[in-house]
Amino acid sequence: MGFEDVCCTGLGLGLGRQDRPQSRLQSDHQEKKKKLCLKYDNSFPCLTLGPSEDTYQLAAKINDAGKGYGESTDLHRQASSLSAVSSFSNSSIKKERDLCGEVEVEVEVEVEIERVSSRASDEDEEGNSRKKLRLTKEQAVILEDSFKQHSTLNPRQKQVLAKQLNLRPRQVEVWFQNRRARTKLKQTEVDCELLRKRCETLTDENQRLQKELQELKALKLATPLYMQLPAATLTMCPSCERIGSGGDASSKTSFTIGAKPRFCNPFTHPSPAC
DNA sequence: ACCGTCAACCGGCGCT
DNA sequence: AGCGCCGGTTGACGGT
Repeated sequence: MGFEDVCCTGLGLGLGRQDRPQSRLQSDHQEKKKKLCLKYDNSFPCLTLGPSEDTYQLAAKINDAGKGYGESTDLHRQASSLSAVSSFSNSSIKKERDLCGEVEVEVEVEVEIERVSSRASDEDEEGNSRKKLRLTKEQAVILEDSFKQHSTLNPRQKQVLAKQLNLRPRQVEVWFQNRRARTKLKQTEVDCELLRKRCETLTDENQRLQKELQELKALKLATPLYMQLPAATLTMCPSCERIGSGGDASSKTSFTIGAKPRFCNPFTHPSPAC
């Protein structure tokens, strides 16, 4: 019995993988990505610091001035340390609108800013490179703290956190999704390790019992007939210390080999031989 | 060059 | 239909 045996039980941890028609999926994926990149090739990092109103004014300034790349770098300097390099994705506007009521208005403002401004990053002219965002330490700490309090977010919490971190709500949402996935993966690894250890223990136990069985079989061959009776068949009367087969009153012998073993509680029912 | 990490994305599923 | 979440995947990036 090995680890595989255990893993084939109902205790599976779901570590297998599903095969999917990769090629079709892949091309589909690439196609959609292309479209997205073309559509949002003017998106830029969200560099807001203060309330969205201020943000809007800043964006309006930029818009009015008709400035592009260089200006956004200046804006970058005005931003808080948290805002540094936080938004490079090309996510859709629809997904930005993941909030309701007045919140949605604020989000739309941010999207608007993304549209009117150029990027202050090393994206190429077509804007179709996917830049890797690294959250700052401060952002990560705040997100972790928040995750410790609640592993899921309601729209309001998401919005508040996004504002606090100067990220887009979608980014906060994605971070929480990925964080939950990481937690789950870690837990799966822990479970797998526990299962492996349990398997080892059971294997050892099995070997020990097999060995014991062999010894008992060997002993059986080397002992007289009466000693070969199953242990439950023979009882010792505590008062007379004679071996009896259990409750057969007609029996005159001190022990019998009964066809059916009977169980006798020597403490409540003394043997008939007494 | 290779590998691990992680933000971002997509499709699917369940819920309302 | 819209939304949120999940599993799987991609691609950028940093470390070796």
